[in-house]
Amino acid sequence: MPDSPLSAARPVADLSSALAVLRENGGRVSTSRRALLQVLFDATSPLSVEHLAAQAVPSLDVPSTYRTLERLEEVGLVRHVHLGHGPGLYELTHQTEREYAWCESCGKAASIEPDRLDAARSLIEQSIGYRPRFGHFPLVGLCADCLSAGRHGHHH
Amino acid sequence: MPDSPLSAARPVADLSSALAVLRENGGRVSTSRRALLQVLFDATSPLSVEHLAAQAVPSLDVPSTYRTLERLEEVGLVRHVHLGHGPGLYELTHQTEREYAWCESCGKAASIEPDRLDAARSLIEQSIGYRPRFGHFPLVGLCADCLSAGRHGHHH
DNA sequence: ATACTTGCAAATGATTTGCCAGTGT
DNA sequence: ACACTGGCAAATCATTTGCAAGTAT
Repeated sequence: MPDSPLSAARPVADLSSALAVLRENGGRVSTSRRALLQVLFDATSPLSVEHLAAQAVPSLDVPSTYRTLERLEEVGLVRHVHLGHGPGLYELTHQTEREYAWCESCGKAASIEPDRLDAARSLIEQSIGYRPRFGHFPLVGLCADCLSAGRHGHHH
Repeated sequence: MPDSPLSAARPVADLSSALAVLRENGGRVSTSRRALLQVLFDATSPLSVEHLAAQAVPSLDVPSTYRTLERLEEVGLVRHVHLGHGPGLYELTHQTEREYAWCESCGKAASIEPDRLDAARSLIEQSIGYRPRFGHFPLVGLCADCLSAGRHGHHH
C-alpha cells in the first residue's frame, strides 16, 4: 500500500483547486483523475480503492487507482486510513488533520473532533512517552453502544 | 488472519500448564504444539508466524502454524497484535491484558504499563465515547525519540 | 514529440482453505 | 479405530510492479 503523504496535506475547497494543485506539482489532469477527485469530493466518509475505481470511471482498474491515489497523496490532496482489518480507505485531506476512533467490536468508525482529544493526548504523552496520532491508524476501542450492550467481541 | 481469542485469556505459568489447558479443551498435544508453545515461553516480544514456524520445528510449515496458533487462541493461551503494517505478531496471554504503543515514524513498539493509561482512558471515554483498548491494535503515535528529533515520517 | 498515465498481466506478502496422509488418545 | 493434526498445493485479499500502448501538455 502507498503509505502516507510524501508532502504536507494540501486541503482544497473544490475540484478545480484540486486540479490546479495537481498541475502545479507537475501532474497531468486526466479523465480518471478528475473523476476520482469528484467521487472523493462527493463522499462523506473514506472509501476503498475498489469502491473508488468502480464509481469514478467504469474502465478504471484497481492498480491504476492505487497509482493515482498515491500520486494524489504525494501532492497532499488525499490521505488514507486503516480502520480495522479491511483495505485502506481514502479521503480528501482536511484543513484540520482528521482523526478517527474505531470500535473493535462492531466496526463503527467516528471521526474525532479536533480538540476533544487534546487533554488526553498530553496526559498520554506524559505518562507513556508517546504522542498519540490517530490519523493513519485510528484510536481503537469499544464504542458507547457496545460498552452498554456488554459486547466485547472482535469485528471481522 | 485468525482474529482474537474466541474465549477468555487463559494465562499460564509454564509449558506443562499450557499443555494441560490445551488438553482440557479437547486439544491434542503434538510435537509442533509443544515446540510452538516453548518458543512462545522463551520469547520476550511478540513473534511473527514465519519466525515461529522456523524456530519451533524445522518441518513445520506456515499454514499449519496459523492453524495451530488459531487453536491456541481459541483456548485462551495465545493472542496476537498488529503493530503497523507488518504481519500479525503472536505472544502468550498475560495475567493483565498487555497493551502496546507503536511509533508510526520509527516502528518502535513499547508495552504500556497497565495502570499508566487509566486516567487518559477515562478521559477519552468521557470526551469521545469510545473506551480505548490497545491490546489487539496498538496506540499509534510518535515516540519520545522521534518527537525530539522532529521525525514525523511514516514507518514502512 | 516527449514524458506522464493507463490497462492488463503477473508478482508479492499475509493469511486461509481443501484434501489426504499421519498420529495422539 | 476415530477424530484431531500436519504437510502441501492452491485459493483469496490487498497491494505492488513491469511493460507496452495511449494521451495531456
